[in-house]
Amino acid sequence: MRKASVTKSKQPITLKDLARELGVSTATVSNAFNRPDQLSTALRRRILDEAKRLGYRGPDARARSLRTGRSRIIGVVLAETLTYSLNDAVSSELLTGVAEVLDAHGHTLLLLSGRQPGSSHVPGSASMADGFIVYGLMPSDHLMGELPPQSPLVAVDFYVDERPTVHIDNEPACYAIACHALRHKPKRVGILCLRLLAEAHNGRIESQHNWLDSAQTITRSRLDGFYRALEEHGIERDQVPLWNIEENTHGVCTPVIEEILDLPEDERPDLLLCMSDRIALTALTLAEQRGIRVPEDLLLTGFDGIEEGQYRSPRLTTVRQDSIEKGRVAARMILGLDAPEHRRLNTTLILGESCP
Amino acid sequence: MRKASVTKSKQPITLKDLARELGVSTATVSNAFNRPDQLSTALRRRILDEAKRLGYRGPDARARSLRTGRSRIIGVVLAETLTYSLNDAVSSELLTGVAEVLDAHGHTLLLLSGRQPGSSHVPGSASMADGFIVYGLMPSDHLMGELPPQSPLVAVDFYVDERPTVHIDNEPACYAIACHALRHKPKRVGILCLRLLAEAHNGRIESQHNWLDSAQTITRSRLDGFYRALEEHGIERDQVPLWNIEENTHGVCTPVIEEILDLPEDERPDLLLCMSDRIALTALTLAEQRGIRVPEDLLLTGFDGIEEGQYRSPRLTTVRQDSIEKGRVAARMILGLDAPEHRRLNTTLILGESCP
DNA sequence: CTGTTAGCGCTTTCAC
DNA sequence: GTGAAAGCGCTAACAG
Repeated sequence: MRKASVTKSKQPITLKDLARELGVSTATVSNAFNRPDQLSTALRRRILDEAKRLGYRGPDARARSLRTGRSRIIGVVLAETLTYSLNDAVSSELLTGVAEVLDAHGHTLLLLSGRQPGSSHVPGSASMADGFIVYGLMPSDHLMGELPPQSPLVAVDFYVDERPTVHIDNEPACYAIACHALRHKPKRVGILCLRLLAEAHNGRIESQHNWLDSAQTITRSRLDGFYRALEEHGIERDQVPLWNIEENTHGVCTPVIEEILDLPEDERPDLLLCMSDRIALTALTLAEQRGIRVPEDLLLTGFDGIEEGQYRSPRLTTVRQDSIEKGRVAARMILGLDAPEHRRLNTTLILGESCP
Repeated sequence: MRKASVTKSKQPITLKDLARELGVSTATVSNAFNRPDQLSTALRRRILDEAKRLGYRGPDARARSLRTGRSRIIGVVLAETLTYSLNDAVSSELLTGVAEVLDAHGHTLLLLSGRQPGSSHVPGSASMADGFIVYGLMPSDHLMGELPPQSPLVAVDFYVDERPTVHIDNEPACYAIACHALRHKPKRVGILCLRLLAEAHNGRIESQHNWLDSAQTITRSRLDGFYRALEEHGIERDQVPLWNIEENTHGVCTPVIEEILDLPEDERPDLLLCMSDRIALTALTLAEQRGIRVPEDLLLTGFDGIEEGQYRSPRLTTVRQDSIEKGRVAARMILGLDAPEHRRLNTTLILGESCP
């Protein structure tokens, strides 16, 4: 039963209403909004003007998406917790790059968290997205299984099946920075790894731990780069202690690094190769608090090249990766502007005072 | 014309297909997913099992949203640029809180940037959202006009029409921290404001500048709190120089603060009341670089209570606001879990060493 | 250039 | 407990 037209004032106006009001067909109104070449400029103007006058804000997004099968929404899955991802400079930059491109092409970004504390399900509304960009050190299979299998997907910083990927030259970059650091002829080298292990473990890596391989995590590639440099400098692997850090946050880094810095002076490393700037910066702060001088008593290198590491003194020696660009590339791929493929972006070495 | 069933293998399966396969009506299948009480447990099981077997992932989000008029998507409009918002600890916390609640209730978060460098239009797909949370110092009217007028909307940290709002006790909080600071009997007080002016201006505020009023920006309320404290301590407004900072980032703060710190020692303030921790932290870093001791030569207070200010030494004296909770409250309101109203959250004073 | 028409996949009365 | 049927608002053939 149709409501009397008296009551319709509160309902939002539809394309059909507008067509009736103007005495044209719905197709014409639709064309006025979607295919300007399909009707005369004059008619189009008239339709658009009338639409504005009546407060019609264009075709309803829900109906349009059902009809066309496309929503102009791209889902970005952050495999870590949102709390972490949003506070991390690197993920934030990635998102910035993604958003920039999506926005420029009339798309919007649906934020999906892969690891929300409470619920472990990707909400059904996620399937509204036309495609997904997945970012993280190592998203769970569980998570990947929740995404619509036939949607386009671009992985960033990890590999999944044969899907297109955006990543960086982790191994060569780490090789390069380690070579640089080793020219100082450090006596005791230590490596601070990020999520290198299959099991959750925060602290010194022992022989019983299981390493992920480089197909599973980029941090393994970083380690490989460090090792290659060490070997070329005549330092054997088993002389180099490794520590694992589970999450790239100040809070999680702190106890591990305290453990290292509080070693007796003749055991404490005088070079710490860190797999992230966050780790290196935490080390820097904790070292300063203990009166350990950087770089005189302790050489430090990071990875990422985040701003915070360059806006301080001493500045961090690190590898700069352009995460914004990573986001842009991923977005272009998912929108079909770039061919879907494996894309590897280059990094640059930044020489700060933490390891001159 | 219907395609022969041979070719349908690649098409995703629909609810109708599933119903046909099972020999039940579409209504029953729909009920199996949405209203378990409407059918026998056995039948429901059978339907759900068959769905899994055939790879049917539940009702299509687009169709469902058209039919029901709800998408289970909430738009979060960040009025600043995303680059800024995502890198800012305070906005990140807000998003975290929003996401937490949305996620727990099966909703997702559509990220909308109010101030993207290129395009100034909110994409049409934004209207897919069931409601909006708008956050920012002072979103443009233009931006607000682009949002669907009849959608629920919650404003955070600013006021718009009669819409429900989540905010904090800016004026009393600033009064309190200023009172604390003034017990040190500083000789020269300076105030570093954030976006206080109608015009874009980065630097010393002069008499010709136009201040926003407290209905327009929360930073004006912060200033009012500072002024109340100053007056109670017998310090007149025109003795207190004001500087404006346009964007709460290290890069934008730096030149303004350098200008202040490089004043002759007998003109340089010995207490800087800063409207954000970012500003205070930048001041701290720049002061250290110049050998200006904090708190001996310079007292500093911040606002926000971000982690970075507490994980260093000296720690910042500041006002802690719980932005995660702000996000949670906003999300609960927009989902209709809390009544839409004006909600004011309390803050706490944190005493660090930057102004003991 | 414009109009007619057939659904997109689903939910929801309302009968049975 | 279950099914038939009527659209939600729109777009894209296709015919004129």
